[in-house]
Amino acid sequence: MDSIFKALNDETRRGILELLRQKDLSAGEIADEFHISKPSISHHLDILKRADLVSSEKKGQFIVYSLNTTIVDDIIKWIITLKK
Amino acid sequence: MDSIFKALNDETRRGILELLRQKDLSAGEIADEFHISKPSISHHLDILKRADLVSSEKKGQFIVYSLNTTIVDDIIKWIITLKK
DNA sequence: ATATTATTTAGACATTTGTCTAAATATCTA
DNA sequence: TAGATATTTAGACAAATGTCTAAATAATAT
Repeated sequence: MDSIFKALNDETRRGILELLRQKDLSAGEIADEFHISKPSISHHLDILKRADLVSSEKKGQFIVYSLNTTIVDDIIKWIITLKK
Repeated sequence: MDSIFKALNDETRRGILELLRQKDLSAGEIADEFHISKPSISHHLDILKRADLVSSEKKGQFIVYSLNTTIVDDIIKWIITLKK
Protein backbone atom coordinates (compact mmCIF):
# COMPACT_ATOMS: atom_id res chain seq x y z
CA MET A 1 0.00 0.00 0.00
CA ASP A 2 2.88 2.30 0.78
CA SER A 3 4.35 2.12 -2.70
CA ILE A 4 0.96 2.89 -4.23
CA PHE A 5 0.42 6.09 -2.28
CA LYS A 6 4.00 7.05 -2.87
CA ALA A 7 3.46 6.58 -6.60
CA LEU A 8 0.30 8.67 -6.57
CA ASN A 9 1.98 11.50 -4.71
CA ASP A 10 3.26 13.27 -7.81
CA GLU A 11 1.42 15.35 -10.38
CA THR A 12 3.45 13.96 -13.30
CA ARG A 13 2.84 10.35 -12.32
CA ARG A 14 -0.87 10.95 -11.91
CA GLY A 15 -0.80 12.55 -15.35
CA ILE A 16 0.86 9.45 -16.77
CA LEU A 17 -1.89 7.26 -15.29
CA GLU A 18 -4.55 9.48 -16.84
CA LEU A 19 -2.83 9.21 -20.22
CA LEU A 20 -2.61 5.44 -20.01
CA ARG A 21 -6.27 5.32 -19.08
CA GLN A 22 -7.00 6.20 -22.72
CA LYS A 23 -4.53 3.87 -24.41
CA ASP A 24 -1.21 2.11 -24.11
CA LEU A 25 1.82 4.24 -24.91
CA SER A 26 5.56 3.83 -25.34
CA ALA A 27 7.97 5.49 -22.95
CA GLY A 28 8.86 8.04 -25.60
CA GLU A 29 5.24 8.92 -26.36
CA ILE A 30 4.64 9.45 -22.66
CA ALA A 31 7.72 11.65 -22.34
CA ASP A 32 6.50 13.82 -25.21
CA GLU A 33 3.48 14.83 -23.15
CA PHE A 34 5.53 16.40 -20.37
CA HIS A 35 8.19 19.08 -20.14
CA ILE A 36 10.55 16.81 -18.32
CA SER A 37 13.60 14.93 -19.56
CA LYS A 38 13.27 11.34 -20.75
CA PRO A 39 15.39 9.93 -17.94
CA SER A 40 13.09 11.60 -15.43
CA ILE A 41 10.02 10.11 -17.10
CA SER A 42 11.76 6.75 -17.12
CA HIS A 43 12.25 7.12 -13.38
CA HIS A 44 8.57 7.97 -12.86
CA LEU A 45 7.57 4.93 -14.89
CA ASP A 46 9.79 2.81 -12.72
CA ILE A 47 8.03 4.05 -9.58
CA LEU A 48 4.61 3.37 -11.14
CA LYS A 49 5.77 -0.10 -12.12
CA ARG A 50 7.08 -0.92 -8.66
CA ALA A 51 3.68 0.09 -7.29
CA ASP A 52 2.12 -2.24 -9.85
CA LEU A 53 0.04 0.61 -11.18
CA VAL A 54 1.37 0.05 -14.68
CA SER A 55 2.97 -2.81 -16.53
CA SER A 56 5.34 -2.76 -19.47
CA GLU A 57 6.05 -4.96 -22.42
CA LYS A 58 8.94 -4.75 -24.80
CA LYS A 59 7.88 -4.41 -28.43
CA GLY A 60 10.96 -4.39 -30.58
CA GLN A 61 12.79 -1.17 -29.97
CA PHE A 62 9.97 0.26 -27.88
CA ILE A 63 8.67 -0.41 -24.41
CA VAL A 64 4.93 -0.08 -24.21
CA TYR A 65 3.29 0.82 -20.92
CA SER A 66 -0.27 0.10 -19.87
CA LEU A 67 -2.45 0.84 -16.86
CA ASN A 68 -2.97 -1.95 -14.38
CA THR A 69 -6.59 -1.57 -13.28
CA THR A 70 -6.42 -4.47 -10.82
CA ILE A 71 -4.35 -2.46 -8.40
CA VAL A 72 -6.56 0.56 -8.86
CA ASP A 73 -9.28 -1.57 -7.26
CA ASP A 74 -7.11 -2.08 -4.18
CA ILE A 75 -6.75 1.66 -3.66
CA ILE A 76 -10.48 2.17 -3.96
CA LYS A 77 -11.05 -0.57 -1.40
CA TRP A 78 -8.67 1.01 1.10
CA ILE A 79 -10.23 4.44 0.74
CA ILE A 80 -13.76 3.15 0.98
CA THR A 81 -12.96 1.56 4.35
CA LEU A 82 -12.47 5.09 5.66
CA LYS A 83 -16.14 5.75 5.07
CA LYS A 84 -17.54 2.67 6.80
CA MET B 1 -5.85 17.04 -5.12
CA ASP B 2 -2.14 17.40 -4.62
CA SER B 3 -2.43 18.06 -0.89
CA ILE B 4 -4.68 15.02 -0.48
CA PHE B 5 -2.24 12.57 -2.05
CA LYS B 6 0.60 14.19 -0.19
CA ALA B 7 -1.31 13.69 3.05
CA LEU B 8 -2.00 10.05 2.25
CA ASN B 9 1.64 9.37 1.45
CA ASP B 10 2.65 8.50 4.99
CA GLU B 11 1.97 5.41 7.07
CA THR B 12 1.43 7.39 10.28
CA ARG B 13 -1.07 9.75 8.69
CA ARG B 14 -3.01 6.87 7.16
CA GLY B 15 -3.00 5.29 10.62
CA ILE B 16 -4.45 8.48 12.08
CA LEU B 17 -7.26 8.43 9.53
CA GLU B 18 -8.05 4.81 10.37
CA LEU B 19 -8.20 5.71 14.07
CA LEU B 20 -10.52 8.64 13.45
CA ARG B 21 -12.74 6.40 11.36
CA GLN B 22 -13.83 4.78 14.63
CA LYS B 23 -14.32 7.91 16.74
CA ASP B 24 -13.16 11.46 17.32
CA LEU B 25 -9.98 11.80 19.34
CA SER B 26 -7.91 14.55 20.93
CA ALA B 27 -4.39 15.27 19.69
CA GLY B 28 -2.96 13.63 22.79
CA GLU B 29 -5.03 10.48 22.43
CA ILE B 30 -3.87 10.19 18.83
CA ALA B 31 -0.23 10.69 19.83
CA ASP B 32 -0.53 7.89 22.40
CA GLU B 33 -1.18 5.40 19.59
CA PHE B 34 2.15 6.02 17.87
CA HIS B 35 5.79 5.86 18.88
CA ILE B 36 6.43 9.35 17.67
CA SER B 37 6.79 12.59 19.60
CA LYS B 38 3.78 14.83 20.14
CA PRO B 39 5.16 17.68 18.05
CA SER B 40 5.57 15.25 15.14
CA ILE B 41 1.97 14.08 15.49
CA SER B 42 0.88 17.68 15.65
CA HIS B 43 2.68 18.25 12.37
CA HIS B 44 0.97 15.24 10.78
CA LEU B 45 -2.41 16.51 11.97
CA ASP B 46 -1.65 19.85 10.38
CA ILE B 47 -0.96 18.19 7.03
CA LEU B 48 -4.19 16.18 7.27
CA LYS B 49 -6.08 19.36 8.12
CA ARG B 50 -4.62 21.31 5.21
CA ALA B 51 -5.75 18.48 2.94
CA ASP B 52 -9.19 18.80 4.50
CA LEU B 53 -9.09 15.13 5.43
CA VAL B 54 -9.73 15.95 9.09
CA SER B 55 -11.22 18.87 10.98
CA SER B 56 -10.56 20.03 14.52
CA GLU B 57 -12.53 21.69 17.25
CA LYS B 58 -11.24 23.15 20.47
CA LYS B 59 -12.93 21.68 23.53
CA GLY B 60 -11.57 23.40 26.59
CA GLN B 61 -7.98 22.37 27.01
CA PHE B 62 -8.21 19.74 24.29
CA ILE B 63 -8.39 19.85 20.54
CA VAL B 64 -10.59 17.14 19.15
CA TYR B 65 -9.99 15.83 15.64
CA SER B 66 -12.50 14.12 13.40
CA LEU B 67 -12.47 12.54 9.96
CA ASN B 68 -13.88 14.57 7.09
CA THR B 69 -15.65 12.00 4.91
CA THR B 70 -16.67 14.58 2.29
CA ILE B 71 -13.13 14.81 0.97
CA VAL B 72 -12.73 11.06 1.07
CA ASP B 73 -15.45 11.03 -1.60
CA ASP B 74 -13.32 13.27 -3.84
CA ILE B 75 -10.42 10.84 -3.72
CA ILE B 76 -12.66 7.94 -4.60
CA LYS B 77 -14.03 9.89 -7.55
CA TRP B 78 -10.56 10.64 -8.89
CA ILE B 79 -9.42 7.06 -8.61
CA ILE B 80 -12.55 5.68 -10.17
CA THR B 81 -11.97 7.81 -13.28
CA LEU B 82 -8.85 5.71 -13.86
CA LYS B 83 -11.06 2.71 -14.43
CA LYS B 84 -13.45 4.26 -16.92
C1' DA C 1 -1.23 33.66 41.41
C1' DT C 2 1.16 29.45 40.36
C1' DA C 3 1.75 25.04 38.80
C1' DT C 4 0.13 21.50 35.70
C1' DT C 5 -1.66 19.67 31.51
C1' DA C 6 -2.54 19.90 26.34
C1' DT C 7 -1.02 21.33 22.14
C1' DT C 8 1.53 23.96 18.82
C1' DT C 9 5.51 26.63 16.96
C1' DA C 10 10.40 27.16 15.93
C1' DG C 11 14.60 25.56 14.53
C1' DA C 12 17.86 21.92 13.47
C1' DC C 13 19.21 17.80 10.97
C1' DA C 14 19.39 13.46 8.27
C1' DT C 15 16.85 11.14 4.62
C1' DT C 16 14.14 10.98 0.58
C1' DT C 17 12.65 12.87 -3.71
C1' DG C 18 12.56 14.89 -8.41
C1' DT C 19 15.31 16.67 -11.66
C1' DC C 20 19.24 17.01 -14.74
C1' DT C 21 23.33 15.55 -17.95
C1' DA C 22 26.30 11.99 -19.56
C1' DA C 23 26.98 7.33 -20.48
C1' DA C 24 25.37 2.53 -21.22
C1' DT C 25 22.33 -0.93 -23.41
C1' DA C 26 19.38 -2.67 -26.90
C1' DT C 27 17.13 -2.71 -31.33
C1' DC C 28 16.50 -1.44 -36.04
C1' DT C 29 18.08 -0.09 -40.75
C1' DA C 30 21.06 1.07 -44.65
C1' DT D 1 29.13 -3.53 -39.57
C1' DA D 2 27.91 1.37 -38.75
C1' DG D 3 24.86 4.67 -37.53
C1' DA D 4 20.47 6.09 -35.76
C1' DT D 5 16.68 5.59 -32.50
C1' DA D 6 14.53 4.19 -27.91
C1' DT D 7 15.10 3.63 -23.27
C1' DT D 8 17.46 3.01 -18.98
C1' DT D 9 21.28 3.47 -15.56
C1' DA D 10 24.57 6.23 -12.94
C1' DG D 11 25.79 10.03 -10.44
C1' DA D 12 25.14 14.73 -8.85
C1' DC D 13 22.45 18.26 -6.56
C1' DA D 14 18.80 21.30 -4.69
C1' DA D 15 14.36 21.06 -2.49
C1' DA D 16 11.02 18.74 0.31
C1' DT D 17 9.97 15.66 4.17
C1' DG D 18 9.77 13.44 8.80
C1' DT D 19 11.70 13.52 13.01
C1' DC D 20 13.52 15.49 17.24
C1' DT D 21 14.21 18.83 21.41
C1' DA D 22 13.26 23.22 23.45
C1' DA D 23 10.30 26.97 23.94
C1' DA D 24 5.73 29.30 23.45
C1' DT D 25 0.70 29.46 24.08
C1' DA D 26 -3.58 28.35 26.22
C1' DA D 27 -6.72 26.32 29.55
C1' DT D 28 -7.41 24.06 34.14
C1' DA D 29 -6.88 23.26 38.95
C1' DT D 30 -4.95 24.10 43.56
